Amino acid sequence: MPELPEVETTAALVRPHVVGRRIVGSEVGWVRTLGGASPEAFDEAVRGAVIAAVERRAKWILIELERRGRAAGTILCHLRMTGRLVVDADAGTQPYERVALRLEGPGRERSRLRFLDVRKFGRFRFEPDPAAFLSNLGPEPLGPGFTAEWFRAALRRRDRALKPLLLDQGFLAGLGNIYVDESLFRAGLHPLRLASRVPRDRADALHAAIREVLAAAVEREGSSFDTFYRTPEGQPGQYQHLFQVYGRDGQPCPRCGRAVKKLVVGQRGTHICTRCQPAPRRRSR
DNA sequence: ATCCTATCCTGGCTGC
DNA sequence: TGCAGCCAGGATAGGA
Repeated sequence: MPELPEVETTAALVRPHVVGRRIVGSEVGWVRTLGGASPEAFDEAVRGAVIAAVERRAKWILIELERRGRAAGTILCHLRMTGRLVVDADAGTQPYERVALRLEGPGRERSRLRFLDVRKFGRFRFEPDPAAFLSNLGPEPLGPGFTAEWFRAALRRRDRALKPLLLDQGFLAGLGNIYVDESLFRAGLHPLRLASRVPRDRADALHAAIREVLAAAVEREGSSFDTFYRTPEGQPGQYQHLFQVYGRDGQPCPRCGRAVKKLVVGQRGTHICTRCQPAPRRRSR
């Protein structure tokens, strides 16, 4: 589902179509997408503002607004499982459209930024103080704060299984189910291993694996393996061709040939090679 | 502090 | 073939 690479790709491809444009109106197809605001309050918060920038933090897309050259809040968009952003003509409604912004360019040309979301878990909300809203997130795995030293120390003081820890956005921001499974496989670590007991060299291997997997996936515009994730241009990502374990249960492990196994860890489908990722001792389930 | 469960949603798949 | 029921899954809330 949309994780860091898919969100990064979405932000990058939407950015050139919306930055510098003014929001001249909004339409709401599903109120809960706004995260608590009424359509009227949302419209009042965004109408007349100019989109100054489109950024990404964790799995959030930040649409930064300005009025008279001054920061005027941010629209925070979370794709969750099935959310998409597209920009097209200022007319009609797309299937599964939950919120739309009507835009006007410098030459008065019109367009529309639409948030589409089949399962309605996604969010498209206005926040006057985005920094406060995002303050509980862990470091960016591709950013300068995510060093091998930091990661080693952070793992050492957590008494928790690796997989749920890596999925915790307050620990590290941006990983989801797919890239956690891929990273753990590449580091040869079982998802139920306790973070505090991961040896130093394995911690470094995991640190490197996370960065390599995410960087390679960003380069390929994310992963598409069902009908949901597409780039804003409508193209599928390409990283799914490089999956080594995710969604490959029953198929041979690319490293040793044993069949990849699917288990459930923390209510999440989890894919491992039982030979390359040996189970921790004295830990059941 | 960590774990577990429920909740939110719908399309697509499974099994009878 | 038809259809009910189950499943996926990011984040969060509440209880143990």
